[in-house]
Amino acid sequence: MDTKHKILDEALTLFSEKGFANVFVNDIAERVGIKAPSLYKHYKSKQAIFDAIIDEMNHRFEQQAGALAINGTDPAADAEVYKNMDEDRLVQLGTDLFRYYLHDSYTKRFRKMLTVEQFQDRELARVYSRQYFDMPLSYQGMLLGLLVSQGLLETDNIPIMTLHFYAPIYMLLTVCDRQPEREQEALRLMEEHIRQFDKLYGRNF
Amino acid sequence: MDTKHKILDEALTLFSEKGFANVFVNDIAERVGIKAPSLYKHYKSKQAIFDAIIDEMNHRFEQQAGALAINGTDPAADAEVYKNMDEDRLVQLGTDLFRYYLHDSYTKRFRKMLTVEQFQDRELARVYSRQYFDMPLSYQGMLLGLLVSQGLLETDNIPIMTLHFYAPIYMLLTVCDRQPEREQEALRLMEEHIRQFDKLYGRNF
DNA sequence: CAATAAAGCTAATTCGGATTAGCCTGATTA
DNA sequence: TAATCAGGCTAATCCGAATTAGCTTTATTG
Repeated sequence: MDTKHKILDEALTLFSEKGFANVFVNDIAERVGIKAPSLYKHYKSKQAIFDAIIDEMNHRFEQQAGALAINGTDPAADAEVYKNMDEDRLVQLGTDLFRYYLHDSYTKRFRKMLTVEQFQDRELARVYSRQYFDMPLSYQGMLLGLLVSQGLLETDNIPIMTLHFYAPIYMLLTVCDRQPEREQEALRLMEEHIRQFDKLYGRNF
Repeated sequence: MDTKHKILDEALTLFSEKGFANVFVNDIAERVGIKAPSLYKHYKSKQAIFDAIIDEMNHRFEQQAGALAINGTDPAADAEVYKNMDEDRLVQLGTDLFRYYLHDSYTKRFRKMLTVEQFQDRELARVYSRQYFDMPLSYQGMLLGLLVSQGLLETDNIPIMTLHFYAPIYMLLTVCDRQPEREQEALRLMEEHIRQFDKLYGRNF
């Protein structure tokens, strides 16, 4: 009965590495430890497996709508954490965020699979943009907005400030997805990015 | 004799839309206006077509090593153009860059194809990173560096300043690749981004 | 002009991979 | 306990897509 879930898990791994079309039902079965025809006791087709993954992905996304930030559910509560924000804490926040995105197994596989399949289908494109563009900007915008209202940052354009915070993180993430060996380099740049961000937007009392 | 080239062209279009594995030799032939078996007079396999595209891509990349900026070949000459830089010109530079990337037919199709195939192969990953991360940062770094030395911008960390300039552009580009209907929105954000960039780094005499 | 090459076509051929058929076992349940 | 069901297996089947064979025609060229 756990087989059903294991199929999704192994399929996700394979799809994220090779893309849907390059994965054979056989590969999935092998990883699960059963024979290919047995898969059909659980899902009626390879496509159905893919669809089930997307459904589950959407489901998870709805829940932790803000896993994009450290604690997704309640920006006000998160802001609490940043009461005494300073540059080092901001760096910590950014690198934590980055590491979470980069290493969390589900997050990582979902993202890579969507990267590869995004042009197949309008809907997948929408999911990708929502997850890796709109939601992070929206949620991080709230957080940074709180820091502004607390007088820790200063700007007259919070959305663009948020873009300045997030876009480098996003870009470095895509680099690491494609070349994991560059993670150290990316982390260094991350830190420099945030320190500079703080210099640019921070009130620097 | 132009058929050989047309094959690459049509194949690139298809690969960028659907990915290598989802394109049938038949589709390519149809677009070229010949029958599938005739393709084999020009390339010995579907894979060989793909490889030829990558070769050509690399070739083009070497040439216009700096198509990433407005005029790739000579940053010093480019800098000439920006002698009397002001915010509006910087916006113009950025949006031109953005539009070029976004609409140039080859650039766009290469980029989308690489996006989709980047995880297939270490080499493709390297090509992608070089083309859309390292080279733009390097080249734009030179340009922005010139503006710094001319006293138009100010920073003690040019590479990070360059990251701040380019990362939002890159991210907005990926949004438009996946959802072309968001181009207007992206252009608005682009402009705001650059104006804010100029406020942050500009000397604002 | 004859020979050759280039480039197209139709008709196989091949082959791999998704799916189906049909059987078996062990648990559940009426 | 007999019937049903869940979930696995082996052995087909099916089918589509890449590639090959082999023919034809139209340049090229010695």
